[in-house]
Amino acid sequence: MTVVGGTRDRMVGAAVSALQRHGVAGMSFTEVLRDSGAARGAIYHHFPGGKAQLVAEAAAANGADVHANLAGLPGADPVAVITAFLTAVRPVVDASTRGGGCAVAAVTVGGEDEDLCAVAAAAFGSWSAALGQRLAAAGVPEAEAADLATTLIAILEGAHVLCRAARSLDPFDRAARTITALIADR
Amino acid sequence: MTVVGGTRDRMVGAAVSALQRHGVAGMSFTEVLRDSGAARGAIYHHFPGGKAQLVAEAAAANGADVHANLAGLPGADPVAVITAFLTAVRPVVDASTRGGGCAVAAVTVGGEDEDLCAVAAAAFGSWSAALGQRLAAAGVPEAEAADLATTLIAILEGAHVLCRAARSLDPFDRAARTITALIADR
DNA sequence: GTCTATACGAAGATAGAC
DNA sequence: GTCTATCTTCGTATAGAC
Repeated sequence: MTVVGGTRDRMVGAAVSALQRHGVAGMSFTEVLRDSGAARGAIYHHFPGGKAQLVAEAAAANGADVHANLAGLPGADPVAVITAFLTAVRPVVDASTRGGGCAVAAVTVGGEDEDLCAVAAAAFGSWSAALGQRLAAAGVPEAEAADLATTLIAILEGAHVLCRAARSLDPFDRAARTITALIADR
Repeated sequence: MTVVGGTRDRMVGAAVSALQRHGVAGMSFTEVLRDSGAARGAIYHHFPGGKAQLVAEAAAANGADVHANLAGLPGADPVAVITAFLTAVRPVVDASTRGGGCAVAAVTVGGEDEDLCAVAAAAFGSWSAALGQRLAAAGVPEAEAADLATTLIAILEGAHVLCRAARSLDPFDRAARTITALIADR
């Protein structure tokens, strides 16, 4: 997420933050405007499609950020890749213990907007693909790598939910220990 | 969820359904009233605490339902318990592919309401405990059983998110295959 | 106990001045 | 291009008749 940038970029960044904390329905323009310092009329100037467009762009931007991080994951063997993955996402899940969450997951709720689900599906798919590629490069058979990558992304998203409820990283750490041990003992 | 019952029970049931599809902020009394057939004034008659109380009761009721199902899971060995778990939750996740979702997970978003997170945390904790007990009874060491149960609940919640985005059970089936194989090969 | 009617505020969306 | 002011709609919440 760009820390500097024009009004438009700041609005997208503020939308990502609002999505993580309050979801689509709970995100208000008032909040985005306040956090980005933009004026009310700027919304429909930069996003003619209104809330749906802003939300879709925010989810896509957040998805691309995470994808970039996953694609650059180090690790010469499967356990090393998984450990690197877990280490990379732990701080993100930690934000969920303080009311954060996954912005991409947030846009899947609501259900009436099919386009938003497509944006989220594309993001999740790109994450799985990137992680699967890293696992395959570390020696996991192609078919297994894809399934394992999807499983790890599911654990990540589930940990967001559980840790936000528990206000603790304990569920994440339990899942991390378990999956690491299972792969190591394979 | 009771299919018959008084006005109050029907309202709670309608709230669970609304929570699954639209989340807390997206759930409106208008929708709950329509689906339950209740009158507008019935809300504050039965739920003096307003929306917060109705939502909390709906999440708790849904949590108790799921807990009852998990506590009765069959299986003489670890793989059998996990298979029974996955078979039991598959139809629930299938509802997510058509816009559903987990009502308990839904109440964790928003963040400002600490009580709602506590309700969700209690529900998730009871699910993990019930599943962990079944795994322990099937021969998994106590400490491992608790971690594995939490991991399975995380996978369940993550699968809800991924399958709702993808409009497909494919992510769930991949994760189910993976975790089953990892436990079987242990 | 159940229902109708309504108050009050906040949301998204728009128009038009500068 | 940017900002101010405003419109309309829908939300929660309440009052009070039956």
